[in-house]
Amino acid sequence: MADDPPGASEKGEMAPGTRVRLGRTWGELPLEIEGKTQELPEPSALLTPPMSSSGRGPGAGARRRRTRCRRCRACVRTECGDCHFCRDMKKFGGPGRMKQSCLLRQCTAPVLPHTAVCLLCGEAGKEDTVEGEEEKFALSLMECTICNEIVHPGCLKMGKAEGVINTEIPNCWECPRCTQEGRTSKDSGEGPGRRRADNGEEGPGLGSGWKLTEELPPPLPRRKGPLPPGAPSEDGPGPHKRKEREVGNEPPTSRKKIKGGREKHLKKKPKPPSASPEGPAAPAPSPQREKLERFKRMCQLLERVPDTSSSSSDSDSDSDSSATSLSEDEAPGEARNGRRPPRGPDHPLPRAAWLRVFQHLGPRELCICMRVCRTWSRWCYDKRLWPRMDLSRRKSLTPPMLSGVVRRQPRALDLSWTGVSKKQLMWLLNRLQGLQELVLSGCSWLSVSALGSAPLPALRLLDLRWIEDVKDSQLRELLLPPPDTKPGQTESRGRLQGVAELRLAGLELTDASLRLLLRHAPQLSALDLSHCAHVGDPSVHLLTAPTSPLRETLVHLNLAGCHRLTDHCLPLFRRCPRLRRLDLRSCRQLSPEACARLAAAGPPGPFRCPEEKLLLKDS
DNA sequence: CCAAACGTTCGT
DNA sequence: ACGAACGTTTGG
Repeated sequence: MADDPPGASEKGEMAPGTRVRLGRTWGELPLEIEGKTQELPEPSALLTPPMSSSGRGPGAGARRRRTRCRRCRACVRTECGDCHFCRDMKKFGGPGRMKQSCLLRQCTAPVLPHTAVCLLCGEAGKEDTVEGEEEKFALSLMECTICNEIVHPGCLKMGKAEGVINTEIPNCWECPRCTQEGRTSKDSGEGPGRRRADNGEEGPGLGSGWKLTEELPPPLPRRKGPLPPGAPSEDGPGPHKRKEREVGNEPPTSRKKIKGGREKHLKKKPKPPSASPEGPAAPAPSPQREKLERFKRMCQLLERVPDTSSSSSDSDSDSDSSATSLSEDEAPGEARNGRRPPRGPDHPLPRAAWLRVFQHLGPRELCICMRVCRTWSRWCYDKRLWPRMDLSRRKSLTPPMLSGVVRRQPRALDLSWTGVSKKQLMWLLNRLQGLQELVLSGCSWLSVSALGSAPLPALRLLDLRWIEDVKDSQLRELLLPPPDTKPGQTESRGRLQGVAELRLAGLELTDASLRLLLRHAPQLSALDLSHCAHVGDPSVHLLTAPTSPLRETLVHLNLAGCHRLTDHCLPLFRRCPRLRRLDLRSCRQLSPEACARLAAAGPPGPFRCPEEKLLLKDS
């Protein structure tokens, strides 16, 4: 029974009685430690935090939780009511199991709880009792991201040693001791911080001095925090540790205990040594937390985009917000994290007005706009803003990208030279019924074959250039009507029946394919057969024959690089009354003279402006 | 005392 | 590796 009933029932009140109850005042720890069991806990043990549940305790200082600064913009705002965590909240109709803060309300400068006190003197922060930055710093409480100890820098006796201040989080640093010992958030664990190392070797040359900014929450800290750099001081003297849990007759809270995963916690911090002796040291957050943090941070960054000038002035890493382009992995905007427009549903300008503005923007800019607020995000999905989308050359297409495309319903989609899979293409085409132009050049036939069973009602242009292994039989697959068509209507209509432009350059097609084209793609006005090695004079005969529907419809014909063409085929092009552009470049067997004659054909012939329309020579 | 939410563990 | 779940902590 323990595990299911979501939260509701038991509160956290099992704690009393049993285990350590250092609860809130870290200062008095020693005294409160569950007396009965412990006599005189070794110093380091005293520091062990109360939280039994999570085995937090690195020997020396267990990590303390931080609390909201209550002042940053995130803290001040209201819950979005729409994010993952908000939706879980009871107030928003959720089950209330996750108990997490609204993603948009993630404090950017989490502070130490008011109950925090100096490990050495037992007093709270007293920076406000003095003037001067150095004095304030000396009397402020600083929490080490490595050993987790909280002390007044002034209480430390370490000579000139300096700690490395983390400027991103209030009251956070890598204390002098850890710094001198060369510990990193990673290796910290061992040895309870107790051992005061007398420094021995190389002192890291910490380049950064500290700069105190106590009174104001740092501009834009991210929370990363003092976290858990692990410091499992399990070893030696650490008396109990994980044990604590078991010792006190732990109310078998929930399932977890049973499993007895006791050693697990010990190894939780796989963090690369960020021991760089300078810079705002990077605290080592627990891996999982780190993920969440990163995500939350991203949310905040995005949220800040709109008013960069006003608030947080820092030079933070906002830059990434602009690095995205349309095809960015993730469809920007609400899809991921619901964000409510800062100004609510009523924007100063109506949607229509904004759309006119948005229409002047390119994909990249639009993506940035979409991150401004939820409303803009929604508006920017308007398909009028995305007449064409270009995902070409993307090695891999991710689900977010695909759904991003579908949401925008482009008329033209370029997937050339991408690794799009058949499944993905199917998925897309089934959802892009309004698609008019599809570019798949350079993709694999394996994927492109999806066209064989996709509905392409509005398709007007299809680009299949340079797809390997496409021969007559493959093209046939695309051109012929689906075998299982209903007896009734459209029986004979192929999928490309209405296509006006077909690009088949570089394919190994023979006249057999051309015959299929005449029959199943009779409305072509533009046909690209360039570099199709098998296309020769007979092919031109087919295309221009009296029975060919294309003879009347072709306006653009590209036969560049079709080496088999000879001068004999040239006169045939005059049969096409609408032909306005013919590309015969790189057709080695064609003689300049014959081409010139065709070009000079004059008014009766197809080419009114030979110089521009008839491309004969490479140049 | 309680709502909020932090940080860890569990299940997938 | 993630996301869900949850005991515990916090401030009011």
